[in-house]
Amino acid sequence: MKTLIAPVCGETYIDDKKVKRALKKIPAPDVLSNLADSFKVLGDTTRLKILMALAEEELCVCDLSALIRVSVSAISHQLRLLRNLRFVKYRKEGKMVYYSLSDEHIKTLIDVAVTHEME
Amino acid sequence: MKTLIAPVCGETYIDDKKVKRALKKIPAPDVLSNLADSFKVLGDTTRLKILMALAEEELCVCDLSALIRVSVSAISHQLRLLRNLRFVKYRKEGKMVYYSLSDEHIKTLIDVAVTHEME
DNA sequence: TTTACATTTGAACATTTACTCAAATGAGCA
DNA sequence: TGCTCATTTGAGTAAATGTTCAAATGTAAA
Repeated sequence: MKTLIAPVCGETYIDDKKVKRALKKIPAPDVLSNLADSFKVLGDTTRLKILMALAEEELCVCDLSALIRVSVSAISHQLRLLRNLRFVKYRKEGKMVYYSLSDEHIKTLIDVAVTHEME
Repeated sequence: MKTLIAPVCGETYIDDKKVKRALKKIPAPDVLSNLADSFKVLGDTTRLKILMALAEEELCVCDLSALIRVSVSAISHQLRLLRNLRFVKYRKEGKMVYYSLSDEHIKTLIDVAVTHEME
């Protein structure tokens, strides 16, 4: 069965089943948008370094700054992003703020991507 | 054992073991860069839609354009990116070019992220 | 209180990015 | 050959992004 939807490849009709099958795989806009934001956060080497360092153990902002060799300010800006998306959690101890991964899924995500890279 | 590396949190010394543990988790610059590029590619809703549609079945450029409701040119630009990073492969048939996922890892990556989103 | 220091924040800036538009390929067909 | 159509490509543009700098918090100690 064919339904008019949009001009596709010279035909004016799209195969209804084909479209529905493909469309069914695409989630609602807000879900999709959150998903993209999660990947976006992982798509920067500074943030990847932060997450990978935190995968080992909790670290404070200036530890991360020294480790990754990026200014404290830059690290802090990135940590805010990571906090907002719940990739990291933090713990205050006097003047210091210790960050750690909030979720094991993050390690898994990175591991899968590393595997994809290696193959 | 402590070694001078950089001024950290008022101290002029970093705990050698702590630094080494964390640094060991961070891969070489080129590996890290490729990893970030892979995530970057997933960090855009248009590309996510393309990949999710292709997860169902192979589609041509204008199928994708009609499905996702983005211009053929925009889709083609994104497909080039996805091709370069080997996220999709293609097959020519006359004037048409049919795209499909090149790798099962991509589905896995998206699935893990969806799970992370849902929780 | 004052001082010192770890962290956060906002503005400015340069770079990157995703789209549009127009033109160029490239394959099938008259 | 010439024409049509699917796709690709390059230039241009507006928006998003990552960093730096300077100033603001907030906490501990003198």
